[in-house]
Amino acid sequence: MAITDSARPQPVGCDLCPLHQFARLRKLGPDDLAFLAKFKIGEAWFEPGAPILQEGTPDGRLYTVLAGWAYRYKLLDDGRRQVLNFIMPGDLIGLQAATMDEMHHSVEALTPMRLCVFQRDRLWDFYKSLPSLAYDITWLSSRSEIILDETILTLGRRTATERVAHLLLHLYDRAAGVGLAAKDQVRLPFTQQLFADALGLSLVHTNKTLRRMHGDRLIRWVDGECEILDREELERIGHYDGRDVPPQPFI
Amino acid sequence: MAITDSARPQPVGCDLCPLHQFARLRKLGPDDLAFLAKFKIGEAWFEPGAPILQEGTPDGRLYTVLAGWAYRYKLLDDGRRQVLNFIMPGDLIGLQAATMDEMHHSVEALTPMRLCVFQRDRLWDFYKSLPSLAYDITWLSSRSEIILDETILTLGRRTATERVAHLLLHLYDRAAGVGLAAKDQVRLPFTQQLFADALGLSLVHTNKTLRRMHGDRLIRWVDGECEILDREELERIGHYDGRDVPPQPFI
DNA sequence: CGGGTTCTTGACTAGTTTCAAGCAAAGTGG
DNA sequence: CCACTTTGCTTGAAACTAGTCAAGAACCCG
Repeated sequence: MAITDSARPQPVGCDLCPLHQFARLRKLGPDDLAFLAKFKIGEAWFEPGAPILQEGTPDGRLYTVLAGWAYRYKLLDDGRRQVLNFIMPGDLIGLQAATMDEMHHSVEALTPMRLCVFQRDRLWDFYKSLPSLAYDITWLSSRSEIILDETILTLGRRTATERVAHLLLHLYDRAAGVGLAAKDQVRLPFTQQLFADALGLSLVHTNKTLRRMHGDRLIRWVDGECEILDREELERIGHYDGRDVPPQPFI
Repeated sequence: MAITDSARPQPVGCDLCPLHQFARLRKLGPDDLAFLAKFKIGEAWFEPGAPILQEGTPDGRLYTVLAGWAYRYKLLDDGRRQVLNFIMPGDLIGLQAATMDEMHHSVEALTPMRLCVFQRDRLWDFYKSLPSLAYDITWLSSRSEIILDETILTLGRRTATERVAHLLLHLYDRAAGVGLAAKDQVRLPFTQQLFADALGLSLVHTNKTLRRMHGDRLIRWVDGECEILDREELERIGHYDGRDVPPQPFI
């Protein structure tokens, strides 16, 4: 599943971690970095469409995303798919398998991905030696809970238009937080089908909703490039509260 | 909001914690207990309907539920409500406010509740002194993530009947895990309105679905007492997988 | 006994899904 | 380099699920 070796950047020491450039991410002290460097066992690359983790397997690798987008999802046995959330640089993947016995969801790459690989069975050492980073993991879990809660509210109580408005702003803000959005514009590396599966709507209805919002000059989504035309109105429609996604520490 | 002092059981030492009786909960060692006892600053009681935590406040108390049910929810500004999940004995309340600056959801009691109160600002000490319990907190977060993920799948992709079947089995199994369910029977301490708000459905449609399932001899829900009449069929309808909720450690 | 919940049911409406079909763009293979 | 296929986007129409409105029954509480 990993891509060919050609053209890969070399793995870097944690002191040169590419995540450091993002202001929204918390800074690490030298002690943390030194320990982390020992905890890191390498890097992994995945191509778009590659399964990174799969539901039902005990596969317990633990990653931090250095670059690229992925999505976390679950399937019903008749094939219905629900996207749980989107994964961007700085996010942790696989903590569940590291603590529980097996994965309860799957993860698939949306773009070429570069991941930092940690040694899962040393997670426990990690907690003993570096309580500050253990605390950061708790922090990341809380942040992710906030996002999941918001998604539950969306799927349970927001209408189609509200869902689209909310999710687009959410994605834009998160992408902007890790330098992946230009002014009022994000590249969304997925199809409308996947977007529909994240909104809990059918593809057809999602498309019609997007077209209508396009007609209303709220957004412009062409060729995977999405532009926020009227942010204020979108926030109103989607009951969006920017407070939702605080900046994050990372591991 | 706390109830009167009369008829309250006395606060107990952690070695006598009532949660110990539940086999599904992990056992704690003597070191853990000794530290916890110092971390615990008392107990709190709430009556049904009492707000335990409120969205938007920095109120950062940290509780473990010793007895009683509650629910976690969010509101849209026009009043639409979505229940995020149900809270039962052994669950942690308020971790989010302990790590983030403010709450992003609210919690309200459904039954009389008895809570163990921890000193929030010592959470960090906690991580330093007792990595094994810090690890347990991570474990609890993962478990709760599994439940939230399943809820997202439910709200996004399950039909009304599937939702009811799934949620009832989920509640039954969790309640049974902490000794709150008799054979095929649970007391559900809430109205159909709240149940509807957990399912992401309207009250009327929820009621009609329940009546139909009653007619089909799948369940019997009378006066807040719910009986599982045909578990096998409910599992099939709700695409329910008991694997979803593993036993838990507690703090 | 009145007033307030909660549950229940019927009739109607609206939002969303399903079905179907066309089109454009990108990839495939001879 | 050009059919041919595949994938993703778009649109209209029909079917259906779930929501809204309304009203009555049962129950509890003061």
